[in-house]
Amino acid sequence: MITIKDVAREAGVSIATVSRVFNNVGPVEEDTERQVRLVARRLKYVPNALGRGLSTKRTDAIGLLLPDLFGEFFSEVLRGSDQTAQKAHHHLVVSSSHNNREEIRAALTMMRGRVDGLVIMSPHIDAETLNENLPQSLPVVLLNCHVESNGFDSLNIDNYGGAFAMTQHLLWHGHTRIAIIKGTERNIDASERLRGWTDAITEGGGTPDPRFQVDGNFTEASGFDAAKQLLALSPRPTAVFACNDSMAIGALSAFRDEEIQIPEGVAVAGFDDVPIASYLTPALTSVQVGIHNLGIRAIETLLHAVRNKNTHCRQQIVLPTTLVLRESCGCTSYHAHVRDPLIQHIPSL
Amino acid sequence: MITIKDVAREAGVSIATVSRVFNNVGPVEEDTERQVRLVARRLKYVPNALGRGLSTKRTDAIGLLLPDLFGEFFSEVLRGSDQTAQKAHHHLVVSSSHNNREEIRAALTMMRGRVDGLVIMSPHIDAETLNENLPQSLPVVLLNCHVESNGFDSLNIDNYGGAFAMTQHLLWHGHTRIAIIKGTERNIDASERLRGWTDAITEGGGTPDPRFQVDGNFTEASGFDAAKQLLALSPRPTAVFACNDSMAIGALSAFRDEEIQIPEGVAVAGFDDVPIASYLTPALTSVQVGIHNLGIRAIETLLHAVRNKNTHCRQQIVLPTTLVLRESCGCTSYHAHVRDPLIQHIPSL
DNA sequence: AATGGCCATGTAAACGTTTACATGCCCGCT
DNA sequence: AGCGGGCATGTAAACGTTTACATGGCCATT
Repeated sequence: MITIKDVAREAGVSIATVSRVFNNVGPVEEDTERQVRLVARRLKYVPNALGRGLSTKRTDAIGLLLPDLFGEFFSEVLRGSDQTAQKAHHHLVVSSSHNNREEIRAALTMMRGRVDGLVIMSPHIDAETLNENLPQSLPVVLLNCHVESNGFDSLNIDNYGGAFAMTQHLLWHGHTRIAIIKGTERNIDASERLRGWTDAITEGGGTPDPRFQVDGNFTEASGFDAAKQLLALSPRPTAVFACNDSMAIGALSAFRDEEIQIPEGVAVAGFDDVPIASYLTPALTSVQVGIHNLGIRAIETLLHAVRNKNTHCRQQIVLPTTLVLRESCGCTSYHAHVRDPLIQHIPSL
Repeated sequence: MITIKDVAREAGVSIATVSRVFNNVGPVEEDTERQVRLVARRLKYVPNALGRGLSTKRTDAIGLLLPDLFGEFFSEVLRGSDQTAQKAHHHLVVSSSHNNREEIRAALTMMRGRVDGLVIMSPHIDAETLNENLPQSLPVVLLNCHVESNGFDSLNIDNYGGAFAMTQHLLWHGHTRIAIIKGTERNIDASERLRGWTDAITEGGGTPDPRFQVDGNFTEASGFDAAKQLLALSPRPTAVFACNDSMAIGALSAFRDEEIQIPEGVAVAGFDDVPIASYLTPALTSVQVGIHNLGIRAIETLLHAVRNKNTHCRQQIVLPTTLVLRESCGCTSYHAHVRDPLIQHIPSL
């Protein structure tokens, strides 16, 4: 391995001078600089990130803790994050599958020292665990976490508003028996969406029927199973609101399996508006949250905190959602990519 | 920040002893160990990864270079990788969007020193660029790269065999006008799949019609556009082989848009067998490559190289593919998740 | 000509670990 | 009693940087 010492020796200067050249800091004679760069290129010298990090206490890396990596949702978050991090010349250290407090604790610990900041997306995290396992000085941005403390920057989707508006839209279509495929139990996104559905039903003069609330876990398979369960009911629901698009896709598959027309036999709506939603058959009506943008915003917020050494003013942001009305809810004569889908903005809380 | 020195001082021992305790190495009195651990817990000491890395020349991190992060393909690779890396107590440093040689060069450089090894997935990489920009000692696994050198471990999908078999299957269905939606230009996966299609057509006694070869770039949007182009032809193709599932999904959407029945009006097949393929309407026939498994294998291979300090015997592996026959090709009476899809194994080259 | 100041560069400490080697103690053997 | 050996622990160098401070040369000012 070629180190700064090799370059210094070969170029006939001290290591300090080489360092100055590579960091564009301090005064250095033009000739000297040229010579150093020449030697460095010849030796293929690359400054060692660990040595640098140890000295500067910066790693130029950002940690991203995700609960999972399944499906388009996380892949989109990641895409936005990577794009933004890269623009700021930062690396992304990704870690997923942290589904209980102990795993999260371990992950937080492992990240210590390797990253300048942390974006945490975890339905199971709480302020105590965070404070216990992270130094106060480490910038943190919480993504879709339910942490009551305002000591952290946080980014949340307007789950309640989106679910409320979507259910209201289904009511507007004339549906009276609207089922919901719930998300993972004890997940904050899931429960907020359920609350939106419940309130919309109630406000519409109906009563939320327990039999119309079936369990799911955000996967296609669970959506498939849930839809099958709903079909066994009598009377059947005339509309189904799935708490995310994956489950909606699973449900669509189940309905097709039973040769039920959509939206005639049953209307379907999802949540997230993943990129493929518009390409499905029928095109899926969904609540758009701008997932890609979520990743971008998270990293931007974190970088701001890093630059200010975590002494900045914390912000809790709730991102507004948008209804994207396509075929599956019964908003007819929509042609993919030929006309724009009907869109209805939902004001943030 | 709490360092090993703080723990040593507080526990009344030397830093060497603390280090020994935390690395389970060398002899240390039971009482001493207990005392050290107690103090460490009280002070919430976590060994600094940079210091450790500098000393041991290991980072316990693995770099993953991806061309992109769009869609389920990469998300599945990542999922498999993360899972395997985590099991081996390694971190994953992800970097994407490297679409030309210069960007790759920069990414390789940035990774230097931060990772113990590199998984590189890039259609644009060549042996020269790799050798130029990486120290010989750094383990590398090439994923779906077209590098003729056998100086690297590599994992490749049997693109040719899969495409050949799928085209043959479409021929078996009686189709004579089989179009192909090509992948990104100059992409090795894309060209190998095209070659498979071409050879199968030729071997079936037909002639590959240039008008039936339309451009695509592996995105849903390009598949949509390509399908629209195919519909403008006369006579139209009776079957379409899309070089990946995303484009197949785009094509399905375009056909639905024109109210063409699938598979009656036109049969469709994809490549990759992404998780949602089985949930689509109609369920998508595809070439299964076990994407998740690809990520697992890549990391396993890399870890093996790391453990052997890169002195191991290099392997070039071509992973066999499997035909998964569902509705979209005309293999009828398939019901999602009720029966297993028809499956046909394709021997590796 | 002596002085002061600036500029280019060098020196060395610091960052937080690991680890080869040194130290000193205790025990058992002769 | 003297000695060797093993065991627990300490000491210090090394890893590759950055950076505060020191140094020395040169130029302009008095």
